[in-house]
Amino acid sequence: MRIGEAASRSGMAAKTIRFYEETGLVAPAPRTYSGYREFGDDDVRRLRFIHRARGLGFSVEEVGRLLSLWSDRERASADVKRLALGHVERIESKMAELRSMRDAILHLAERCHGDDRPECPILDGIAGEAGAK
Amino acid sequence: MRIGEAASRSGMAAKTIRFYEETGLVAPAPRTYSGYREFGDDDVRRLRFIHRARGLGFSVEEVGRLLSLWSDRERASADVKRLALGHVERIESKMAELRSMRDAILHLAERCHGDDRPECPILDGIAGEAGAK
DNA sequence: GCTTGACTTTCCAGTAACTGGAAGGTTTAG
DNA sequence: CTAAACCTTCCAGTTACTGGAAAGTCAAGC
Repeated sequence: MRIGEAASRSGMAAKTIRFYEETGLVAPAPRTYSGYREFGDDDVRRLRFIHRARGLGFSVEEVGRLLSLWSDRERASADVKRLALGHVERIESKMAELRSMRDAILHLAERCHGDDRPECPILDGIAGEAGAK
Repeated sequence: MRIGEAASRSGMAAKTIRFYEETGLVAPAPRTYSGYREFGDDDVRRLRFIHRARGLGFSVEEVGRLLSLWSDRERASADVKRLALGHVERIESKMAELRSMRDAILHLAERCHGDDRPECPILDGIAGEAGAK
């Protein structure tokens, strides 16, 4: 099949497939005489794997490692688990960061009337300690 | 004062100040005869505002809008509040996204022995429905 | 007066992961 | 045989900086 079908079967855009080929995440696809890329079912499986892993937030580099673990029948599941849990940790620290941003903003916004007067504790709060409390 | 001091007083890197000037977030600083940028206390206040707003996760573009609201004595606090709460919404949807990624990974990882055997529900789960339950 | 080190300047490149678009070749249905 | 639908490559843009090179400036010390 050609790239369009591989794209729709794997869930990722054709452009993205080319991009992954170019950057080395996947091996270059063989070409037809006229230069079109040719994909098989295994390629689609691999692309779908990539798409799912990306959807779980793994970086492209991590996806590369997952791919090689996936195709290595000797790998230890501990290696996979370590990678996965490391990623979970990064997700959680990102979540904590977002939570503290949100709380800080809500804390300021609570005190803001939100009407057509100019006084605004949000701006005062961002500007400095002066206006905050 | 010169850029280094403005940087340490505002909390942002000198490079970042130049970047913001270049991209128009802040007005170009006046220069000394020899070409050095000159900053005053008001500039530092403005830079600190930017630094804090960025720390709250506002995009540079939103910071630009916050800055003009800040310097507009006629603004309605409702405008500021709307911007802030819109940002909170984006933060929350990002958090939800991260949470669902984390949960999906933990769900897979729970079933993974994490020892030196190759069987791995994490990889199976990413690969497709086949191995997942 | 001169050197040394700390600052500063500009400019270019790289990061992460695509995405959009232009210009042009190929295939296929009708 | 033509027109639509696909495909190709290549370049640029996105977000928000950050690193580094090459070179100019300034203040202090000898």
